[in-house]
Amino acid sequence: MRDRHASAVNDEDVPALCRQCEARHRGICGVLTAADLRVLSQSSSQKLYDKGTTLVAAGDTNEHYANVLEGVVKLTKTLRDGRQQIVGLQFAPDFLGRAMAKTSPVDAATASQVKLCRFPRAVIERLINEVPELQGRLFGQVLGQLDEARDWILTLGRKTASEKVASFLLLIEHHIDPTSCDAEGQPTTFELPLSRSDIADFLGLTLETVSRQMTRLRQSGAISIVHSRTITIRDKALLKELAGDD
Amino acid sequence: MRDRHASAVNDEDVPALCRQCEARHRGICGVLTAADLRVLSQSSSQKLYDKGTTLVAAGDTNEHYANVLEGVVKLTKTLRDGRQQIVGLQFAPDFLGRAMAKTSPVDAATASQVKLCRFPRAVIERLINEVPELQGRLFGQVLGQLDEARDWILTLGRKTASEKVASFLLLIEHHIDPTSCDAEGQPTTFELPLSRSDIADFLGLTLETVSRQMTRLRQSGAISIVHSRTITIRDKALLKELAGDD
DNA sequence: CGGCTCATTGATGTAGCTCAAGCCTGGTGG
DNA sequence: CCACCAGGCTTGAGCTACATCAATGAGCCG
Repeated sequence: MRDRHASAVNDEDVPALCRQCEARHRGICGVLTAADLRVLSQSSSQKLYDKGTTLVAAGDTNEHYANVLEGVVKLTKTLRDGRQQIVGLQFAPDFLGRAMAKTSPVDAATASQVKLCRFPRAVIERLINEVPELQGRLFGQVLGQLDEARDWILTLGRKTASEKVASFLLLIEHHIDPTSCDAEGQPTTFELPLSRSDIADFLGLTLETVSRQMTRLRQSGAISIVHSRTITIRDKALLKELAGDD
Repeated sequence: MRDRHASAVNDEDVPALCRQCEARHRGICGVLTAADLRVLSQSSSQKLYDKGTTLVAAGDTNEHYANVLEGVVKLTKTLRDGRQQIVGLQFAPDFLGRAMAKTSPVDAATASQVKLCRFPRAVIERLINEVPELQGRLFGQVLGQLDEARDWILTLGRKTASEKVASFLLLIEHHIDPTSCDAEGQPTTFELPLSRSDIADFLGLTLETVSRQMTRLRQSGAISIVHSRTITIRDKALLKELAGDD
């Protein structure tokens, strides 16, 4: 078996494209050797998408997989009569595209501007067979998504509107800045990657209710709203309290 | 590589315990050889649990994995103040116990009487490394659970109470009798493995609302309630209509 | 038979939806 | 440079679906 950590030592062999790519560390490319990366990067292409672009529609056969490098991709489901629900969010460096299935059960669209690194399906699938660690990494990502989905089920089923919004803010902050897990003292400011209407679709609420709960959170002193999309968490402990979960 | 389908031909080599086990066909044991099964069955034990037994509590380190052979296991999450939500249901022949993680993020309890086939964690983990197909099978199960979780997110976030109950009945019927996918003409009768209160915890409703919606579904002619726990679906097309999804 | 648990049904309250009106903010063109 | 417009956000008033509280009923076991 090849040394799966060669990439750490032979950094000059790593394709320029991959060298400072987030997916090479926290993402799935972290288990690939410099040689693997060279092969992969030859057939991969980075691409920028505007906010609101549909990436794949439910039922489509998708000829590409991709890593999310920047921005947020929303996975949605829609009922006959148009009611819509976001069932998942993908942040960098998540892997996009359902492993081992030709068709997607969800729509995928960009929630913000998004940069993807796209690979042809065949290349990835060959690589999965050659590199068992790659399957393991993908498995790990799916397990993580399942955990998030289950947390979200609790939120949707049992929390009040303001608890939902508080939980959402914590979720976004955690994804945007995973380091700030414990630094509860400092206020942190960040930009929401979703519109009020997207947030509503994520939380199973209406956009009016989201808006009202945001101002209530502001009034409580937990957050302040710098600029409608940019939020600062002033009192993280309080926000967690208001989010309700333990 | 050993012949992974040997179990089909050398049936006499298969341990008696496994011979008519559902997990050997649709479950994860389907990728194991007779030899694997013999090793595994030596350290495995079947066990029957009463309704309402806690199998693992969230945060526990769990020294056993298991296959569900009969009954339904509910995975729940609870908020500080006691509000509870079922975040997953496991039917036979699902594999129970989070692969590749020592602690569970959820509580697991029996919703009905349950029969498990339990394996020590170490044995399963060795087998996963030896048999790549086993990891693939587990991966497949987790992907299926993710799909179910996302369907449920849509249901929780965007459906009305009666749509939720209708969806639930279809879900249970599908799990109990997967054959009846298309035989929409015939009425089918089955036993609900969950109490009204469990159904409410699954749907993010109160048990009173569940009860009311059940009688409304009965009044609409979609179902009839033979015995509070035993339901017959009289008009599946109508029930699907009432469930709302496409 | 009384004492369980579980399910149904009713009466009332309320969180969040709906409809509707204003309000920023950023972009575009005169 | 300002005037205007459009899209996203906020705020308000009233309504409805579901929760809550409470009583009754039906099977089941000791």
